[in-house]
Amino acid sequence: MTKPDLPTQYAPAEVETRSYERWVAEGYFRADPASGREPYCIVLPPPNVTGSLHVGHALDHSIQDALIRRARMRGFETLWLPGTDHAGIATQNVVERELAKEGLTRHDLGREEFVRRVWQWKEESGGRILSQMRKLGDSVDWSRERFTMDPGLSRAVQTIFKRLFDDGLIYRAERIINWCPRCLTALSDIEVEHSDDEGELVSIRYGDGDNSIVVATTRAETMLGDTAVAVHPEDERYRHLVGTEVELPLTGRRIPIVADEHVDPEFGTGAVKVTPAHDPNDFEIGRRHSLPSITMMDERGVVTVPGPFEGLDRFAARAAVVAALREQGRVVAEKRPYVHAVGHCSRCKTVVEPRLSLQWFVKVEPLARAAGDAVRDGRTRIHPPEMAKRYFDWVDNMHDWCISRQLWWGHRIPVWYGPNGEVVCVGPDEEPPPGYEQDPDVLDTWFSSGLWPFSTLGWPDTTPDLERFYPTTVLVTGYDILFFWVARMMMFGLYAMNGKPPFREVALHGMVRDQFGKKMSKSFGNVVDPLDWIERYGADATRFTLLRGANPGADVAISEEWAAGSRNFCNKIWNATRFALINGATVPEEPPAFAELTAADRWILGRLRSVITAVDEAYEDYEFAKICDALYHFAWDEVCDWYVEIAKIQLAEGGERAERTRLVLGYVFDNLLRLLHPLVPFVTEELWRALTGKPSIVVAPWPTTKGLQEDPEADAELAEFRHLVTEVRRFRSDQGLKPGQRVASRLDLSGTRLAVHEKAIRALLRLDEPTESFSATARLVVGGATVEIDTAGAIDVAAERRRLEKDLAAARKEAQQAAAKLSNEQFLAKAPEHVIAKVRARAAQAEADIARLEAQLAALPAG
RNA sequence: GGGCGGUUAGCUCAGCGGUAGAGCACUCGCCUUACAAGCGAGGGGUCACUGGUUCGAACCCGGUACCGCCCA
Repeated sequence: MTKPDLPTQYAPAEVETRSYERWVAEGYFRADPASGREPYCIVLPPPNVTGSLHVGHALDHSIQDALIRRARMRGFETLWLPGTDHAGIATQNVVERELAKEGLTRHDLGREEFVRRVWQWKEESGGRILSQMRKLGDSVDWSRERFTMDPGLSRAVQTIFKRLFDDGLIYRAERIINWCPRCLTALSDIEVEHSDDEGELVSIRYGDGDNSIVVATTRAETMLGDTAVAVHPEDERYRHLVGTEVELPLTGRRIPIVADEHVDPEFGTGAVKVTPAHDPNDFEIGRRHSLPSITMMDERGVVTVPGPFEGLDRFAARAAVVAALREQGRVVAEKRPYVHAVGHCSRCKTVVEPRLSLQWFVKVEPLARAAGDAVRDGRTRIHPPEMAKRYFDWVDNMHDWCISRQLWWGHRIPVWYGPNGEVVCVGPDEEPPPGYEQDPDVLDTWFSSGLWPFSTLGWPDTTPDLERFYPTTVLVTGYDILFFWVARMMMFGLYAMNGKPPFREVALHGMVRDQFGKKMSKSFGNVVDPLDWIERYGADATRFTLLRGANPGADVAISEEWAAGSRNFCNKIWNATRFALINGATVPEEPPAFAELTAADRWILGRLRSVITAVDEAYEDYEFAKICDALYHFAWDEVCDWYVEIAKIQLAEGGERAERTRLVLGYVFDNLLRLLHPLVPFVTEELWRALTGKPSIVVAPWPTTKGLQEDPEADAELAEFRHLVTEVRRFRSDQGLKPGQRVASRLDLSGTRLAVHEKAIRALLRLDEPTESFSATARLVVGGATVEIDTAGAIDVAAERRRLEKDLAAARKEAQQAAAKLSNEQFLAKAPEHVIAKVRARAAQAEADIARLEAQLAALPAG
């Protein structure tokens, strides 16, 4: 009765804020590079500064927090470094939208003022996610929060750019790049999302009579920029046309027919139109055949070729061009809808337009090879290992990376142009020559987030943090950004840090889906807001629900019902610990001496030992679902359902038995709470403080198996105990005896190990001692135990018969299966001894059961 | 078109060579003094299909079908 102040229901909201603030104030999350402890470091994948916490973050963060909290408890010097990235396109879009409300564009403000406005927006509204992370319980080191546009990180960007430039790994070239006509910027390959869209496939006759050829296209409007038709050199159908010219309809221009190996003779008519300025393949064909490039639309996708189509948007132009061709009788075939892969801007979903333009590129080949090798030779390990294949496919076939963006928000490219075409790359602390103009473009956001694992630690300076925490221990992120981000950090990390990869391990998780495995989407209405769940079920329940489904690399399905289940679990822990507290549980340093304990005590301590081992092993492979299941099962099914119930009886005995039980309860709950803490930090903190009187579970040591032993005899005894109790409960249930109804019973436990447990068995089963008028109306045989019960009334013979017949059928099936095996000579000859022994034992047991059950059935009164 | 993964109870998933498991959902009975966010009992699966290897296959191998993801 020492701590009666805990309510009967856990109320998360009350404790969460209080605990989190105290943790931060106590400095538990601050890393000390001078501590001398072994380092354990995770850099948080920086969310967009425009973003707010969604359920994918919640999963990602729950995993990282669990890892970092456990490492902290294990005595590592932990650093979990938070921050945000400046999200070039997204952020610029947000601020431009705000300006639009005032009727302004960024051009009205000018570059300098616009950038100032973005910073202002960032200070006022950016980084909302950082405060939301506190609600989830993220134990990040706030004193080290970083932003990719910080002066320090900008310096890192400039430094690496200069190095790569000087090494010839950054170059400028005119190429076909992915262009977003809405964002008005270049995109890298992976910022383009492909989807199968309905379009049209139009076959058009170029030229006339004998001198004509039919090409098929999904982008008819680009014909205005055609400078050739290409066929395969071996294609008999067109061989006679190669080298001739045809007239390009609607333009009056004459274009050549060229032969090129890369044309697929099987596709369409086997002849393709060639638009070098608007298609990457055509660009290559154009290069091989020295064809001119005609840019036929502007940066907004509006046709610029003088004539009837000038000024039309690309889609309007498409329709108009097809109509005009149709009028001329040149449309040979039209397939509509024609489903084909179309690229979309990953930021705004606008259809991407391949566009010829002058851009900056990273020559990735040597960097990508090093990034692949680091995983190949095991310097970095990817979990789950299957995902490494995808990684190799990517880094081994990587195209040069377009890093320039026609935006104003971002790191400006540190290249300056002189009046006479001079080009200089300006490093940090260097000044451009007077009169030079800086390149107007900024760098891809991934260029700066690719430096995250070391720029955040102080690079290019050799800081104590960098020396201590690089390479970081593990990177946790979704498999969807393996290419976007992980590969880039690998490339830059290896390059900047002399071949040392940025992390020893990469732990990939999946996407969060709804309870039917469907992707969450606003239009589907199945999006879960983690903050809503935190409010209604608690941060712990939210985390536990996500972690419980998290297998390495696999998607996680969640639903409201499961969140409620997790909430219930937290509440279960709450009340079980409350029980321990009410009954004066005390926490010993060492587990109590086994010799003085009951079988139940030894059983639960042995189980604790194996759970600790199982949890530790599962952490090694980032198997959070296993960790959660092991603890859930141990806590609920073993500790609560059995040990606590037995403990009640042991406590009632008083004296030393009760004292020792308090120690076992204290020991078990202390360890259980510590094992659970990385997963559900808040409820465990509250309970652990109450249980131990110590300041915080955050800095408590991680459980070990020291002093614990498995006890097979106790396990067997408890299994027998549980079997007996369950069987009698089953009888009571079948007979319609109310759980609280006490009945008289005579127990014969002489054939079992359970004699010492008679009191507990009677208590659990509500069985009173037999009185003088005792008259058994039912007799149960469970293993070596016989339980006679006086149901003090008519027994439901039909129910009893059903139960016995069911058991008998099961026993017969069992006996038959075992007998079949044992009569198989091959089995006896080839199966291992222990398997045969097991089957023999099963057969014997089944035969005994059959005999017993038949006897019981025969003894049953008729009817 | 290329590659990878999946198909096990109503739903989501474990199990990956020796009697089919969990959570939730479902049925029945219970306010049994830690907890009704709970307790007790119960029902439910030719482990996608098809060949093969094996004394023995959900598990290993070959094929088929369907689903998903990545890349082109």
